[in-house]
Amino acid sequence: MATDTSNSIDSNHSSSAYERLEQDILTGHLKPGERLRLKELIETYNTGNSPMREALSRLSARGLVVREENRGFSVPHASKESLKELLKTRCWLEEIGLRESITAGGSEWEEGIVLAFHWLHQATNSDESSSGRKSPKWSKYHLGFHVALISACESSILIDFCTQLQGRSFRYSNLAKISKHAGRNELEEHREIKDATLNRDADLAVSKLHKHYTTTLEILLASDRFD
Amino acid sequence: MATDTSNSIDSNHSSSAYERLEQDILTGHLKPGERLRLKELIETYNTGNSPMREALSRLSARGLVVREENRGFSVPHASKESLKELLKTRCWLEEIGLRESITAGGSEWEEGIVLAFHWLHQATNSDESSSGRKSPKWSKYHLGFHVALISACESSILIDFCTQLQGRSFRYSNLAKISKHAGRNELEEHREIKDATLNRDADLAVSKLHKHYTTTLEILLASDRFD
DNA sequence: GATTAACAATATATCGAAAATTTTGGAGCA
DNA sequence: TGCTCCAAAATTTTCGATATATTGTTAATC
Repeated sequence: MATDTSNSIDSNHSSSAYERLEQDILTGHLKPGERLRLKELIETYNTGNSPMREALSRLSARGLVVREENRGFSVPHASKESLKELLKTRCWLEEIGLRESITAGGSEWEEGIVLAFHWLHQATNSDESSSGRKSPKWSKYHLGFHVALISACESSILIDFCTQLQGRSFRYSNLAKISKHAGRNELEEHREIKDATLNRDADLAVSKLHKHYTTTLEILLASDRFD
Repeated sequence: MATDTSNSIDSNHSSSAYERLEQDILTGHLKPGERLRLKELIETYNTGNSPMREALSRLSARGLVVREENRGFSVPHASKESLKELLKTRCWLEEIGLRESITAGGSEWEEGIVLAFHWLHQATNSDESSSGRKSPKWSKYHLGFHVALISACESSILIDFCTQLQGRSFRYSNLAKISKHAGRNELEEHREIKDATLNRDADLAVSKLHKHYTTTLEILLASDRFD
């Protein structure tokens, strides 16, 4: 008769703690450098010692939590330098994924992109009509779109790496607390990437993708919220 | 007065179990698909429930162990398909790392390569004079050499990813159980990569590096030990 | 004979407390 | 004031036991 306060699909405590803690770090609810004391986490996430430590261990292995031997865990620091490194690496990896997909992708891949863009489009509209903020739904579809682009690269490893990096980028976006930037039409940027990709114009698609991330980087750096 | 049977540097059980289990998987001592029963692992690695589960959790987050909810852990399967994917991805990522390093690397980076090659050379000689097998020492220097090549790419993320992939490749080498292949002069391959790199001839260096991995792939596939 | 229900056996996941380690704070001293 | 040393407090890490889930076996039913 365990009182499951979460609505998580996962059966066990460890996975649900993993997902909830991951969210709180990515959304910026937990601040960079903040110590993650076991006792507090246990209270927050309504679970026990072991599952919580397991969740922390898993997250630390993926770079979303910092582990210090016998000194516990903490949220990774955020700095301009590591943001630059992050987006640079993302450009490199997603360029490969995109080029490979454009070469190898079939109709299934194309359909995936069309649909992913459709949902991103919908989410963008509904966000604009309500708040000016980016909704969790939008984030989900944004992630989905970028994954769809590279999904035909025939390397699940690369896709996994790119997904990890998207998560970390997402954290920086949230930490910067800028949702809608004056003069930026993100949907249009995505559309251009989509169109170039579906036209199988690899060079153009990559160039649009790089520009997309360069713009993101500049806006985030300008927010001046990191060391 | 804990009886520390290992000579590990790490202080706590979790990390020592992590490293030892990682080794046993990478060296192929634990076979693909093999179930990792907690009770047995605890006996093998002389530790308790919690540290062992933590080690497993960490390894699963890095793809070196497969986790199935409420069904425990196991060693990842090995197949020709995933080997191909692995080496393909390695080529992609290390090409980036190498090109970036050739562009950005300074004298420190060059020295690192010279030294890494020197030690690999030494280890190769001492291996040949004794057994025909590859020693743990050789593996260590081999890893070191390939990391040295990309170490000036200015992305610790990329280096980490490449290191992970090297680990997985190493496992396949060990599973294939081929140490010295007739007609292959691995040291010479490494020397060519090194020379092209130090001459800052990116295209040649990359081409030699790709050939190096293509050769490895062919030999491993020919061993016919995977599904 | 095949299918399934109930039960026993096995293994995983979690809990609560003990043990070990690090951090904190203050007393004593130069 | 600044420093070292020591004990108390806080925190992390580990252990042993319990709860929960899965797997395998047997018996009952059609």
